[in-house]
Amino acid sequence: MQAMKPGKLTSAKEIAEAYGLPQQLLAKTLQQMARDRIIEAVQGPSGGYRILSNLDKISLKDFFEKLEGPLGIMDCYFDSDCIQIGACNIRVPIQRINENMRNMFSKMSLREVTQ
Amino acid sequence: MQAMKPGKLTSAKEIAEAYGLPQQLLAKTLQQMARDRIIEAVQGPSGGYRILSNLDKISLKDFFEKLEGPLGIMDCYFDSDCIQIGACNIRVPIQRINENMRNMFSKMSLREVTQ
DNA sequence: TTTAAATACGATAAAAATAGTCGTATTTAT
DNA sequence: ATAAATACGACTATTTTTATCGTATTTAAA
Repeated sequence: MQAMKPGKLTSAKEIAEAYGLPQQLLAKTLQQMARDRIIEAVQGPSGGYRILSNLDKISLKDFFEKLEGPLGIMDCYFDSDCIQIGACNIRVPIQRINENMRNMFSKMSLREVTQ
Repeated sequence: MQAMKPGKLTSAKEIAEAYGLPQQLLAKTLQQMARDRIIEAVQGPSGGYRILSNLDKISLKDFFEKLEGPLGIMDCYFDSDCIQIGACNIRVPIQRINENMRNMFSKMSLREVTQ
């Protein structure tokens, strides 16, 4: 993001205004990213968020999975309250597809996407 | 699907019972698949659906896109009523990811998944 | 040390998307 | 003719996602 340069502190308000997002809604995601140690939060006036990690070290897979949970076209292998499981005859291909996707996103870093 | 062998006619009712699905809801999808020429519908008593195409010839990409529209993690390139477009600074990587996904699903046939 | 500007976060409300139902029409084997 | 099947638009219900609200906490600065 241009509004959030490495090292520099940027407030949720600034980012929200820059992109026309509801500030409190954006803040929720920023707070989660802070919990996940993707960014760092600094409280108090003149506080804000800054990029914490080396973006090369974070894969898109990790990024997505931290924010959204396990990555795949279906999550029968994680939640699995699917009543079809047992009679399901496409479990293996679904698993294969999910693995392909995780693999693909493992190979891409956050830096590639944000720069 | 085991309940729907190539050539053999199977009614929506049979499939719905086999998998515990609401019959009319399943029928909607079957009807759409029929419109998309993936399966063939035969009306009248003792009618039903049968697999029409050579499953080798249908890629998962085509299958998904026929049923669900353009395939990708985001559809800014199709719907694009996204108000961020213009200020968006991750358009290129999103496009690349979408292409990777379409590519991956292009390489898999429906036969691979259903057999 | 008070004030103000920022993050933190659970609870709730609103909106959108998805899942499911209903009614009716059409087709066609018997 | 009848009955069993698909066809399909309109509607309702449910679930998920998006957004708001209220309050607490932190902390720089006057």
